[in-house]
Amino acid sequence: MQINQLAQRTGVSTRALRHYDQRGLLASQRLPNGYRDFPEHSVEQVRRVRLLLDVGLDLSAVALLLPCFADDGRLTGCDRARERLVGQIREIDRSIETMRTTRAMLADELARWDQHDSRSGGH
Amino acid sequence: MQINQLAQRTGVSTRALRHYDQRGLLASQRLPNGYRDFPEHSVEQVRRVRLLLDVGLDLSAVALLLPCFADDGRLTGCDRARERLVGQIREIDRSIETMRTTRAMLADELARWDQHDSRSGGH
DNA sequence: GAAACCGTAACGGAGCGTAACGGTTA
DNA sequence: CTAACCGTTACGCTCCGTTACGGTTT
Repeated sequence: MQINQLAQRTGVSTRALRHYDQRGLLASQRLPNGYRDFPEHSVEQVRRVRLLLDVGLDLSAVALLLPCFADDGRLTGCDRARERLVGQIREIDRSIETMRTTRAMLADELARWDQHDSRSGGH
Repeated sequence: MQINQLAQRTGVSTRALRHYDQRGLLASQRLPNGYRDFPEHSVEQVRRVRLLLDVGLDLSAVALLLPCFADDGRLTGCDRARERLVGQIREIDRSIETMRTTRAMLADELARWDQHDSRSGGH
């Protein structure tokens, strides 16, 4: 399929897709006219790329991990890749905690603001 | 105090402090030799800047909000600023939800990976 | 020929990290 | 003289958004 369709089916911009493709994350081929031609499983692939990016990895890390999800047999270095993912999960948990704390502090800040506001008569 | 001390007391890099200062968020003065001279309350100020940045605002937004925390009287536009902060809190809540979901999906991905691994004998 | 798609090249941007180069002060 | 600070450019980095320019397909 062409890039536009892949974009629609994944919800990812064509710009991003070209970016991923350029970094070698999408294994696309070219039609005689130079247009990119993506195989069906690119949809799944893109989903995975987004997922990995969303958990905080960067493209180079994603590139290292992707092959490990291949349907055909294992590849070297995937156990370390797994460790990496597990580590990322912990990272996320920490992030969530941090966000909670931050959120709480902001709420406090707002409360104090309101107090000051009422003491000084508000506006 | 000088920039290095402020950095130590806030845990923020001097580079970042200079950045904030340049954007007009820190109200520093200059010593005759050109060195930046920060007042005591800069410590608190920096804390607040970091807090606001951490909740997802960018520096320009922080710049608009900071004056509203001033100890001396109210300023114009602060009610809208407040709305903004409240909105940010909701944003954070959504972010946390998203992270949770993402985390869950990643965990699933890992589980499937493991299944595949054991079915194919692992390595 | 217009509309809709595709391609590459390249600048922009947010928030600093990281030199690189030089004056100041203890 | 040196070590420790401080200052000002200014480029690097990440992940694309956004032109800008041009060919292709319908």
